[in-house]
Amino acid sequence: MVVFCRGREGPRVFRTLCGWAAMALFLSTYTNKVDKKGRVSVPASFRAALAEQLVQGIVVFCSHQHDCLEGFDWAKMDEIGDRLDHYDLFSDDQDDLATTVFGESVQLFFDGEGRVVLPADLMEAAGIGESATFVGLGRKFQIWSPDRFEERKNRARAAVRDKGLTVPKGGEGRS
Amino acid sequence: MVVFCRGREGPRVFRTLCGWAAMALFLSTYTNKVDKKGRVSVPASFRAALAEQLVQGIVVFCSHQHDCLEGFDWAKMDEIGDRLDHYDLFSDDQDDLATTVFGESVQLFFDGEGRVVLPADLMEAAGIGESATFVGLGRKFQIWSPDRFEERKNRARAAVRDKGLTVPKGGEGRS
DNA sequence: TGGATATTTATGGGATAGCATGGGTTTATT
DNA sequence: AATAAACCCATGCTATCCCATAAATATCCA
Repeated sequence: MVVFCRGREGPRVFRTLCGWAAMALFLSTYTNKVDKKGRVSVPASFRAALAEQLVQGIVVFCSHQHDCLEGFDWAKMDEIGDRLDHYDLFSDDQDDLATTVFGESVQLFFDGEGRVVLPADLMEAAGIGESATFVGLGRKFQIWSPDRFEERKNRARAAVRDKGLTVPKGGEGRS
Repeated sequence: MVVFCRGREGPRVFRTLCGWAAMALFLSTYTNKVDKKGRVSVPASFRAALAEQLVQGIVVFCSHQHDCLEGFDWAKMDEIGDRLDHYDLFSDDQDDLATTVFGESVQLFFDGEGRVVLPADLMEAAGIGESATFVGLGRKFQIWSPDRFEERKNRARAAVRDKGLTVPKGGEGRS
């Protein structure tokens, strides 16, 4: 990974800085290998979506709904920090939320090649072994064991079809 | 913004200068050993979050809701002072809070290796023995006995689920 | 347009620096 | 002088950096 902001940058770099950066959406799914050291390449398009936040890496924690990891960018995390800050400093709710949201998440930095190291405990929790599947979900993404994701995908697809789910208009549909 | 990832100092320096230092967020949990002298390494990422603080150290006091220690940086301590100011100046509540928060808090400085010495009475109050667990909670952090934190974590998780707690104001903390 | 050349991506492995940890020695404190 | 606190040095371990490769894309130029 190289982020050059000077010199004669080609169309690609430009697109990275302007085109994709504006969108900043995590799309499609990619399956990459996890080496002995626990390193995985974050899909290049995901990295592009992070654009200016590349240096801060990504924030990851264990999902409470699925057997997978949830990931998003640092800005999101910072925003959550601000919001929690508006609670009473020592309220129970604030504490409970902060403990689960912050206490259990990890900031992962990119190495020179655009990889991150998945902590062993998180890998285990998500059942990730030889390879990991990155699933783009717009503003966030998930990291799955390839097998488990296959099941998940089928179930999700079935649910959409059966219930006739659609994308809600405007605002934030549900939390 | 110029983002340079190459060169002698490498990403680490940049990360320290821009990434962490700019937005001090305490993340994840780390368990470190306490030696005979009462010294513990403060997690490196926590130290990085404090980086720009003039006073190189942390402020710690005994939590009055949990069996743990609460830790802050100096800036946060200032802010607590401000918040307490909004109480009636001579109210009992103000007095009580100020007494516990300020009267019982200790400032701990780092040694050359990034450790602090936990005062014996605080360790005892929090039930900390051989090792201590640092829990990042965004703008503040806590220090626990590893065992007790394990329970606490589960309880917090349950509370979030049962009460349906979410990050206030549209932030979809996780889901 | 098509083939040669350069980039980018994903991957692997060795070298190195940083972190957590332990122990000793000097410097305050009273 | 006695005790504790701060400082300095030494150590594994592991995370991080750096270099190298192959495959896939993109770019260039005749």
